[in-house]
Amino acid sequence: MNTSTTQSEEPGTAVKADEIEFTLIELLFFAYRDFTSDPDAILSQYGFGRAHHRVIHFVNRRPGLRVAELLDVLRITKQSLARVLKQLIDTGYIVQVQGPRDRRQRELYVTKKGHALALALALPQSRRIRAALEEAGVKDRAVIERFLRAMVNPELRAQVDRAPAREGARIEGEARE
Amino acid sequence: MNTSTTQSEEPGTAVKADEIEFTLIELLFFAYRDFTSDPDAILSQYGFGRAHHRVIHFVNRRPGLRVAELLDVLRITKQSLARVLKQLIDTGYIVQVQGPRDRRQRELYVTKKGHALALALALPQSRRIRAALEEAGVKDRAVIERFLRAMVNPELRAQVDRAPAREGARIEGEARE
DNA sequence: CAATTATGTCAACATGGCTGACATAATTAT
DNA sequence: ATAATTATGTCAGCCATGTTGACATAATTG
Repeated sequence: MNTSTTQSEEPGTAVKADEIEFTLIELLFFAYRDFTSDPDAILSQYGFGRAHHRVIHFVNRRPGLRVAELLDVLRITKQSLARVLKQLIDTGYIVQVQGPRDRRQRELYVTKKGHALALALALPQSRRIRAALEEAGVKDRAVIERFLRAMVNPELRAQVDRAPAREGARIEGEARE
Repeated sequence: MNTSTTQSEEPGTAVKADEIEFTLIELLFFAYRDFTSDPDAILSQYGFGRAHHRVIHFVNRRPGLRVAELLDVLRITKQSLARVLKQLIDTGYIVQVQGPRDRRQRELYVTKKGHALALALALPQSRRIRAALEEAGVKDRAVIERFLRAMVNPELRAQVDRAPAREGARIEGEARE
């Protein structure tokens, strides 16, 4: 543990407050707080919460995602996931398909309805990001992307990179199973 | 509500998936997920959670912050705050001082112990940010700051700007009251 | 003196995390 | 072939942290 210090006492030994990136720490907090507030308002109209948002987002973005992979991405337990996933399946936003190679696996897909919800939730977030890029006069958006990617634990960056190049497959409510 | 569409159907009317900033949306999710994981590990050793972290962070950064202001920043109810704030006061990380002008108000200060904890929690986050800036080759860190600030709701940006220029006052466990 | 304000507190409830235990079906290893 | 492992599901209960509503107190303001 770190025995911290202020300017006046035990100089040199420990963390000094002015060496800490407080500004960026707080900016991340505030930016994320408001970034998540947009979809929250929409979700409550559906009787869903933030947990549903995360699930439907990643299933939409990574069609055919398996349950174990989703757990890795969300960093929650299967029992936590089960609750919200069941609701999303029961209400027709997500469907499960038996894995073609390994029939124990369940591939997850959004339905048309689920796709529409995922887009509706992403839209205000997307608008906020665009407006911020413009307002901040970001000429090279790649800088932002590189910075945020570098904030992710190196061993978990494969998850970031696994996103589809284009919009992936989607299963209609009626199709397959 | 937004009737969303894919490439093939009802063109022009609605949101197209490839117009959405999915990459940055996900990067924000992943970056924030790992950004908060560092302090979480430390907090659990103290029997505290993320809610305690937020309180002790803002009280450390804005010495003399009043309860109502803290509620505005955290966007939670006073009943939610009361639980964690009481614990932090009872365990000697935060003290309350009666407002000098208005004696109904309670100014919040970290104790020496609270200051040390706030720094210990901020340290890994600060390291992560520095490493990310370097790894991403960010030459002008102001770009990142401007972007994140622009992500905050305009009417709430005063909260962002209210941070102290230097390290603010702190009250020792014994002093005042 | 009345109304308003800042704060605290009690009670009840919801969401979304967690652990532990156990069940099933399918795959893989011996 | 059978045993072990794996992917998933499910039951039950607990915890942290958010919510609403109601009410209390003290201090300030009109």
